[in-house]
Amino acid sequence: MTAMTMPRRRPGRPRRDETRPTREVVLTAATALFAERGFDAVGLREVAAAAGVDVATVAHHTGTKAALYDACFARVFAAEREVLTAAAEQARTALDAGPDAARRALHELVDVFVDFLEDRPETTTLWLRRWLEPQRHAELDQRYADPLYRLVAELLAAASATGALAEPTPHITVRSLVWATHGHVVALAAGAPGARERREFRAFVHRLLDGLYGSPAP
Amino acid sequence: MTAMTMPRRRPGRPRRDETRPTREVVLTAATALFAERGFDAVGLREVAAAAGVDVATVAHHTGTKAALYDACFARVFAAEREVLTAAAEQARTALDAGPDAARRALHELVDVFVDFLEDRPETTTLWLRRWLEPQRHAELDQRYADPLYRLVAELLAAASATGALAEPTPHITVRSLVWATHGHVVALAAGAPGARERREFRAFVHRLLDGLYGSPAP
DNA sequence: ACGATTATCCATCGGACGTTGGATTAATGG
DNA sequence: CCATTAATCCAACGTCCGATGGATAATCGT
Repeated sequence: MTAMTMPRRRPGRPRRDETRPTREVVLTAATALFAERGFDAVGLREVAAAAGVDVATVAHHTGTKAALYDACFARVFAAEREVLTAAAEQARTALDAGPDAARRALHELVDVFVDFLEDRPETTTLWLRRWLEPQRHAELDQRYADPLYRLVAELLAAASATGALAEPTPHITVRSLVWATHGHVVALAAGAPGARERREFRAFVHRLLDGLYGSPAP
Repeated sequence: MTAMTMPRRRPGRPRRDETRPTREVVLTAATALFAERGFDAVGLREVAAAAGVDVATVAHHTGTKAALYDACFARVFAAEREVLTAAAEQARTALDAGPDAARRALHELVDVFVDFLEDRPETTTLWLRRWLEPQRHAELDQRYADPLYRLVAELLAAASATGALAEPTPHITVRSLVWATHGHVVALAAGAPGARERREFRAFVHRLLDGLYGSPAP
């Protein structure tokens, strides 16, 4: 890297870990703890210990405990959104290639979604925890779930351009698919066998998706 | 009631509410609070205030806070189990009446399940909260979920005596159905429209159930 | 009438919590 | 070399929590 792209280090006491920003270290540790035990069961001193810093350092970088919690969610959800929107853009381009391509893209999108949640179970845990806060639910749906649902509806419409959909409630079906996936991830985290479980669940969600069309994929 | 059926009152200071046992009052109040905000976010003084008693009275009747939590779960799950086993017994009798009757009984069982969760949303909330405790998950599945799954598998086997099931993974489908229902209840509690939402979800779960057979009900 | 029993509440204890003020260290910029 | 800035930690504060010992009240058995 050149001096142009590499910004000068700012003054001040050097960080503990020069390779990773302290804030990232703290957020990573806090995310794991919050995902495992929830907001109230995790103490700031515990987060600090897991991150290898003092509790005051945590406060210095993330403010209050609630702000730290929000930051953890924002980071996890941003990763999810990034993956999904990337897959969505690819799916959008498939819309021009006709109904069959759009339908395949929809299956691909579902695969990406399940892959992501299986790889990062803390995403599911945090989703569920926040879903259990009634006042947050509407905001969550609006910011994350609804765009996904709208995209799926769009893909569905394009994919079914040749005929009416068999399923009259795609919104409910998609939401149920999302919850089913969360249940699958929770079961995996609780110690389900693994490989076979994943294969069978994958078959299930694709069949569920096919249910939207009333017939298996061509 | 006669003196035979009505047990004599035992000695001691009289209860505040002679109509309802104090323990029941406390458990009701605690269940509502735990379901809404979770174990750690609820204080014993808060539970005591909601029940109209002192915090020491709560301890006197339910012991530690963890024991109170367990008692709340036990009560809610007992109600769920009672309703489901009653519906299950009715379904078992349908087994003798042939595959079609068993299949109808399966749909009836699903209706009872969804009815129950819609009527008592705190059941869903408590399930989800406890599902998020990894160490509890296996015990929960063993005590509550697995018997239900086994029953459904039994009904399925009887119902499909005339031919092979289209769905090779009934266990996963049933679990997904359960999670989808929990998602539905959470969405309802978060302020979804209501009547139409319920009707459409009902249609969805029955179609999902039909997916186990590969064809709609006769 | 009286001891035994049960239910209830008051007061309090030790500890953990989130938060904050301020000292310390180490780098930069001039 | 020195003022500035940033990062870190230590110590402490006030608060709330779960748990408990003990006093009091009210009913029963005798």
